[in-house]
This record gives sequence, C-alpha cells and structure tokens, in this order.
Amino acid sequence: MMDIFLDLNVDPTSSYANSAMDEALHSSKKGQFDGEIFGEKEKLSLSLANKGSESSSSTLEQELDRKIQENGKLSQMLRIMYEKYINLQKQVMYLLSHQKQNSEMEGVCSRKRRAEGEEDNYENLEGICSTRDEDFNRWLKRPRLNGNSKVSKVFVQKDASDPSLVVKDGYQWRKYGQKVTRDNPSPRAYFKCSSAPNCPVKKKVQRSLEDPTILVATYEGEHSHASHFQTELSLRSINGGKGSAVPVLATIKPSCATVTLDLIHEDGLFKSPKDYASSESAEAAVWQEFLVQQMASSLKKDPEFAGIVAGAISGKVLGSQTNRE
DNA sequence: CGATTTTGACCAGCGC
DNA sequence: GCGCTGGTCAAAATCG
Repeated sequence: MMDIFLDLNVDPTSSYANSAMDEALHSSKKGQFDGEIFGEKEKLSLSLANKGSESSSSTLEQELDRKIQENGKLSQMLRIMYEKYINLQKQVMYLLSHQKQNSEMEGVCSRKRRAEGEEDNYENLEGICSTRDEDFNRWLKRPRLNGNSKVSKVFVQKDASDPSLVVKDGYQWRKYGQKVTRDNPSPRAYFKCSSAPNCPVKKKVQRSLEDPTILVATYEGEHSHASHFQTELSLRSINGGKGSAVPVLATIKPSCATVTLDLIHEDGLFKSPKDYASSESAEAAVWQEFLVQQMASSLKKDPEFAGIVAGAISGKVLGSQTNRE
C-alpha cells in the first residue's frame, strides 16, 4: 500500500483554498453536481426514467443518482486539489528563486559543499518539494556527475510501524547503501535504478523528520527506459484501452489543509501528477482526462455499481420485451 | 544459485 | 592537515 503525498500546506489560511473547498462542499450539499465525470447525466441514467412502473427501478435510479452525485463531488474536489497543486508549484518556484537571490545578496555560505552545477539543479528542480527541507536543499548543492541531472521529490505516506524504506514507483531499484545522517535519526537508503543496465537514475529514501509516517523519496536523473507502468499503459492503449485501471483515492486532512493523493495502481505502481502533465497549458486537460478515466474505471469495478447498472439494464430490456408481448 | 540487502570501509568535499 | 559529513563500494549475509 502506497500513496503519493502532496503537501499543500503552504498557506492553510489561504482564502482561495478555503473558499474553493467550501464552495465544493457547499455545492455538493445543494446537489449541484451534474455527473461531470461521465459527461451528461442523462447518458448514464441509461433511460431508466422510462420504467417508472417498476418499484425497484426507482430505487435503482435513486441509487444511480446518488452515485453520480458522489462522483461529481469527488470530481470537483479533485479539480480543486489539482488547482491548489499548480498554485503551490508556482509558489515553490517563486520562493526558491527568492531564496537563491537572498543567499547571493547576503553572501551566506553554508558549511556544506557547493558545486558548480548548483544553479542548474535549482532550475531543474521539479515535482513536489518542501522549501523547509534543508536536507534536500543541501543535496541539491552537492556535486552532480551530470550537471543537467533532474531532481524531483516525492512524499509517500507509510505506516510508521513499517520500517522498510521501499517506495514502489514502477521502476526496479537496487539498494546500494544506507546511512544515518546528522540531522535525522532515521536512516537514509540509497537506491540505483536496476530496470535497465545503464540507467543513471538514483533515489534516496528517508523518513520525514517532522512526520515519521512520511517517506521522502528524492530522485536524481532521468530514466533511459520506460517504466513497467508506462510499458503497460502503452500496451493497454494498443489493446484498445483494455485492462485494469488505476484506482485514485483522495483523502483530506482538514486540520492542516494537507492533501494526500493516493494514486495506487493494482500492481503497486504509481505516477505522480507531474508525470501526466508536463506543461501547464496541457496539464489541466491531461489531468482531468486522467481523473475521469480513473474514476470511471473505479466505478466499473465497483460490484455494487455494476450490479445496479446490470439490474437497471436487464430491467429495461425485460420491460421492453414484456411491452412488445 | 542468482538476485538483493546489509553494513563497515573508503572516498571526496568542505570548514576550520 | 584534520575532522566532519554524505555518498559509494564491495564483501558477506540473506532471500526466494
């Protein structure tokens, strides 16, 4: 069990964030969601309205409506979370650029090593990161074999009782070292990508100092091959999109406005949102399409929902047959 | 038996 | 040059 953790706690008092979430919850109470996940609600209703004579069908229809409303609500919440994610990324970039300017102006020089590729690494920073994580910033400043290497950071929520530092991400990793660092009592594990013989990607995994239930995985470099997940996705597209889908769960911790995205694949693989959307212009469409597909496939796998739809369809078919007779 | 993990040793960068 | 620290190596141990 694994999930991606997006720390969106940049400003819990943000009027934008609060108002957006409030709006979503408020509208859901009013029943203003209209089944956006699937497009037109009427299409999903499968013409159930025509068989009002059957007492069970009205119950099924109500259940279907309820499901549609729930999906609409989830869709709205996910959209808000995605907007917040984009907003946070912008703020992080802004803060990082300012942090760099400040350190240059003040001439503050850390005891830690500085490398030639430092600025490149700042510019290459992508993904989810925390500006408060001094350790990560230190690592950015360490010398890199390749100045163009990309660095990204992923937060993974795990059971605190689970001592393993394993983060499943669709690639195969070989552990080559473990260290206890100065500023964090939990050990840091070092991994190399073993999915391909010459893949230069490395990964560090360490428990968060602030929250031991969170694993911080820091990636360096770019894979010279496709992940198992990507390979499977391409195979599915070849097969006309057949195959199991990626369940997407979302939980919200209201106390601290922290959002956890649980992008669990059946195989224990995941893709972070940034992997699905590389440019901001295309991000919204790609991300929404991804959400729609995953929500739809999750619903399809829900036996209760499938039973309701099957019952409704069979009821409709039988009803039309009896009408003809 | 091959792949993976563990773990102590070693190396390199940096500050003093 | 020395000590500190993080990162890597490689032999031994473990696992499936």
